[in-house]
Amino acid sequence: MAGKDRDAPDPAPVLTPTSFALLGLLNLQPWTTYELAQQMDRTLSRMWPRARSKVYEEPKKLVRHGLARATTETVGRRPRTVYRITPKGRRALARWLAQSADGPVFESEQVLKVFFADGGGRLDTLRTLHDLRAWVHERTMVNVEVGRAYLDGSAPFPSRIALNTVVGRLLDDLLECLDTWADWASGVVETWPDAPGEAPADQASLEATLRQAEARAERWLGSGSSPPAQP
Amino acid sequence: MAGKDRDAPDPAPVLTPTSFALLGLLNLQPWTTYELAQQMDRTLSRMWPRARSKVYEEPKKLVRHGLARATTETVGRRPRTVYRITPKGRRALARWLAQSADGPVFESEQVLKVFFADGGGRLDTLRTLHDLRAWVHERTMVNVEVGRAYLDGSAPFPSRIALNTVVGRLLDDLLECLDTWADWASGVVETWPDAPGEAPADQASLEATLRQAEARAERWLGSGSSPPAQP
DNA sequence: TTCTTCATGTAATTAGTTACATGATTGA
DNA sequence: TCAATCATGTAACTAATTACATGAAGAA
Repeated sequence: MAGKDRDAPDPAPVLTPTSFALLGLLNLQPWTTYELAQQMDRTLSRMWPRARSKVYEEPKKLVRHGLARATTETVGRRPRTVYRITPKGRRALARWLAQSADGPVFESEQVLKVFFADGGGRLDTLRTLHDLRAWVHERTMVNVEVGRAYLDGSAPFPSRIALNTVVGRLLDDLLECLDTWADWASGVVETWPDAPGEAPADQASLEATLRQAEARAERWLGSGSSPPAQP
Repeated sequence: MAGKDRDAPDPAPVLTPTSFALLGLLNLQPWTTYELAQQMDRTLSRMWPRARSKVYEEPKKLVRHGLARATTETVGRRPRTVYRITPKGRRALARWLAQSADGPVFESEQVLKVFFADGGGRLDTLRTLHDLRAWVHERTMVNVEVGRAYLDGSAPFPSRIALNTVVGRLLDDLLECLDTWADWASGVVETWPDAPGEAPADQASLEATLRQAEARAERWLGSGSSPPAQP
């Protein structure tokens, strides 16, 4: 009941993961809000997608908490704000990183439509799967560009290459997973009758999925499933 | 500017994908709100996660639009509501299924923390990866149970087995993807110095990811990337 | 008979998005 | 010099979550 806001005694709205996402960016360097918005699109949106306008709210919160400082420059007659992290901000970031976090969220209206495919026709489902692959392809093209930029050294933040390699691997694996599935699913759906509600069971696929899940469960239990060593 | 609400002339708040998610459930059978809530947890939450309370709002919208009917029973002195889809509702569902939808959303505070690992220590990152695997394992256990129930015929909605097999495959593949990645990433991070900001580049991994993305792009272009046949 | 869990909702709050507005810069 | 795009924000709205409240049923 008490002890909930030890480090933010009284002021300002509470800090959310979105706040820390911005704080994490500020930990790299000072940014203008516009630059922050670009980083949101290019990087954060892949693992923590939020609307651009957050870029104008969250840093204000950070300032109220003393985790960042805002300095105002001008471009012509317009003011522009540059944010930089404070030492207190770095400490808060470190504390956040030490806390545990919620599990991932996956949401997809397209997959939802496949799930309810029996309310429509077979072609609807095929088109939905096609759209999904097209979407994956768009993202893939970006990944290819970014990857090449890192390899030829033209990418910004060369010092973050190790981190980006690790996270980038996951993001591309997820795309690969979606693409492979959508391709496979299209093949399956093509064999279906026109009303997906009457599609025949595919016992073999079901068994294959179950085996995959069982094997994964064993891997985890077998590996001890113990947390990393405590100091 | 006009023609935006052809089929819902004037009343009631606009239908969102969440409304159609519920409508999709109603297309299977009539449900009480409590049963709908259970279905949300068990199935929808994997591809369209929403809070329980939506189950009490969205069906009301559907009724106002004439897509569902509510009948009131009583349990003791308490009223209970049962919702059923109407013919108009089925048509609306079919129309929704024929429309295109947004791409998937992936969001993960844990991955965000790995991305900003250089703000903390190596052990923080390892613990985060461990937590992710633990989360995956929980979900995996559910998948195993559900898969077994389908195979031994004890699962509800045996007629939906084909659909569930297809969608279930994706959901399990995503878990597999996360688990495999987190396991690999743990191995990588273990070789890092205590300050993840100074981790060395891993050129080989970067190249491998790039090759995967390039191969995927070619597969898509090579396969014609054409939409399914139009009537 | 009391405690716990199942069941059924409503209300308050908030996180997030969409829409709007407008100055600066660039290039045709 | 005009249009398009880059840049910088604010305000209104709403989808969604959290907290609350309480009756019914079953178990101890």
